[in-house]
Amino acid sequence: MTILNPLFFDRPADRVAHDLIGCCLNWTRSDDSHSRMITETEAYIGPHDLASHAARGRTKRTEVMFGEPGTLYLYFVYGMHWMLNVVTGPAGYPAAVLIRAVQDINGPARLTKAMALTGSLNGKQADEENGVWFTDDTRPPRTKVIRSARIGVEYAGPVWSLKPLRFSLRPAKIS
DNA sequence: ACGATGATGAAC
DNA sequence: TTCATCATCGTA
Repeated sequence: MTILNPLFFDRPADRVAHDLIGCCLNWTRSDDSHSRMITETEAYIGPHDLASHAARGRTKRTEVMFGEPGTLYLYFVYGMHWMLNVVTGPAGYPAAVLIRAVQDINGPARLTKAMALTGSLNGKQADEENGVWFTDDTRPPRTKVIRSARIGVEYAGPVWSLKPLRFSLRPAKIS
């Protein structure tokens, strides 16, 4: 098991989003370390992606999306929820992957709540020192990654809201 | 189906 | 400075 470094994230967001399924999200919270398999992600693939914050251009909020691959992008929505994203490459190109769910924690807002994450790590690298990092792992056998439309992005119009940029783990059938 | 709840960005 | 909108969730 190896720690995913910026090189892993220095690829198109949809490839990274796909490959993160089955990998582990790790975090430390008050001396306790946690590790859970990632089960659902979404790719926001560039400035032409009308569902991406980066479609509005470089603003104070989207600034970190233009940063180094492997940078954490945390933002606040709906007046109460934090979303956890990782910036993908290349540097200077605004794209990111939203971590929507890990094993036993479904939903991007519930995830950040469980991790006790807020905006303090926005713009920081995903590594052990910062307390949030990713590790390589392998998907359980008899499972596969399925693609579907992203959630909550209808404002982007039919073309972009329907693109299959949501990746999730389909569990093995219980026989 | 909808309200909570505040940051964001665009219009004025 | 106002305003609609929002990468959601819990309750109904």
